[in-house]
Amino acid sequence: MTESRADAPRHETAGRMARVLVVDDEPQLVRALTINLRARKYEVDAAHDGASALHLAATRHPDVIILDLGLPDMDGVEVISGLRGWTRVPVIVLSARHASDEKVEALDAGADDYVTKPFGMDELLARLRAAVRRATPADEEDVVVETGALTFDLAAKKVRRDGSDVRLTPTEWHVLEVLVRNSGRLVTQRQLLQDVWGPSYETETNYLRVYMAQLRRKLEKDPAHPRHFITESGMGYRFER
Amino acid sequence: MTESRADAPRHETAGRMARVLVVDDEPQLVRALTINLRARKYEVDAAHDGASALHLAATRHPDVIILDLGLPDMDGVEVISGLRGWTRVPVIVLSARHASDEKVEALDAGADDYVTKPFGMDELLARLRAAVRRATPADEEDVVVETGALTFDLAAKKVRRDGSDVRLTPTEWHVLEVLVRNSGRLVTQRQLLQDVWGPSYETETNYLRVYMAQLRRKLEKDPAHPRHFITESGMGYRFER
DNA sequence: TTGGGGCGTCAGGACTTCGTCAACGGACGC
DNA sequence: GCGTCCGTTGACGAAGTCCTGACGCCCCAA
Repeated sequence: MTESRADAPRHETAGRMARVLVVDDEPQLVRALTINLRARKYEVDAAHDGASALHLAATRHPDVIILDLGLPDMDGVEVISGLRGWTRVPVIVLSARHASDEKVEALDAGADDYVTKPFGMDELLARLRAAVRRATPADEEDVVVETGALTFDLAAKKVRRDGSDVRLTPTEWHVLEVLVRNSGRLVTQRQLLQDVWGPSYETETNYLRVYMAQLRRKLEKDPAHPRHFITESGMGYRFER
Repeated sequence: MTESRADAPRHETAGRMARVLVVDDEPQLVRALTINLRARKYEVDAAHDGASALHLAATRHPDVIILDLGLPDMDGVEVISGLRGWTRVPVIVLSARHASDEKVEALDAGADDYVTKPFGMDELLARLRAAVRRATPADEEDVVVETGALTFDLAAKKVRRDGSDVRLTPTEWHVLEVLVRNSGRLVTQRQLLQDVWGPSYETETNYLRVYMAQLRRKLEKDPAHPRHFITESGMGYRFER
């Protein structure tokens, strides 16, 4: 009965199933969660300490993070702060402590939800769905952006140029996506580097030069004089439709 | 101790304090919540049944709703569904029922959080802050300032003059931004130098002369007789729209 | 009238940032 | 084990930006 509605609501992001990062130092709990989540078609990554949690968050870009507060290497609130410096990904805190002030601390540090152990798997999954749903922008339809010759389908991860598909590498796509989602707005080099490569790459501006060049070569009519992928020297880049 | 951090994080939306709609049929609880919330500078509306809750949600546009599931006139989940048809306002559910399936039901109906009675006021307030914080970026402050021929979009870092984009260098932007954010007010040379170049450049007034000239050349119709970028001799500069 | 302070303008050189290319090495499939 | 694809580096000239000093104007006070 409690099981029946487990897969009822959508819990996907932009077409694919949501990716979950599970952070806990108890292997058994991680295992149980992983099995349950995979059974519901989530993609699951797991970390057993704070350091690898932050690293995985940066490299894998999960759609939601389940975070145990009792980690061996760092305080759970520190992990939250470390995440909130550069991302707003939903964080659901797990903790054995019922103490009110710990809840308050975690929530004010930027956590989105707080579940005390032992918890019901159904409830956790429901809270997970709620977190993913919240984080998914309402404009799910609005993911097709068009310019004269270019068409981006952000949901399907497809780019067409003059009617034929263009192949992009994962990183190229990621850069493109950030720019297109901020269509018309200036995106700072910092934000691009953080969004695509993670917070520790903030200064690797040559990555951007390489990938902007590749995007222009694949998408611009005259790559040397770009019309859509504009450089704002010293500040960042801008996608102009 | 648990009280001390109550007003620490911001819980405002676009400058004003957040508006909360409290929905519960127990007058005592409504009263207690109202007092606590008002003490923390929230604006509070209260409803004691589902029908008036829906009505108040529509007319008062709260930033967050605290909703008791045990209402006299309708099921709590129906209220959530009624809301979700047209708004994504965060809903925090209160309930005396600990049953897991009820939580799942409410969350899947579109609730954002679920707190069981009896609850700690600190915890509820923390969850409230989390909900407001999450929802805030939706109305990303679109700082657009317009004068006759000029349009500044501070968020997108875009300037248009007579309909066509104007390119500014990073420093030019920085100067412009300080002036425009203080639209109509005099900005002293000192403040400009400090904001743009840093505290150790307070006396380099010739920087200002150079950059004001460049801004005028790019933005004024008659740079020699500026209309918007006004010099207040001996004091500073002023942007007049 | 004269001198000086504050301001606007201009242009060149130092410096930073950008675009481009080529090469390396790991991951993956065949 | 071999080729391919992809991400990462480093190097270089080109382009863009910033600072600086010089000069002239205007206004006001001496």
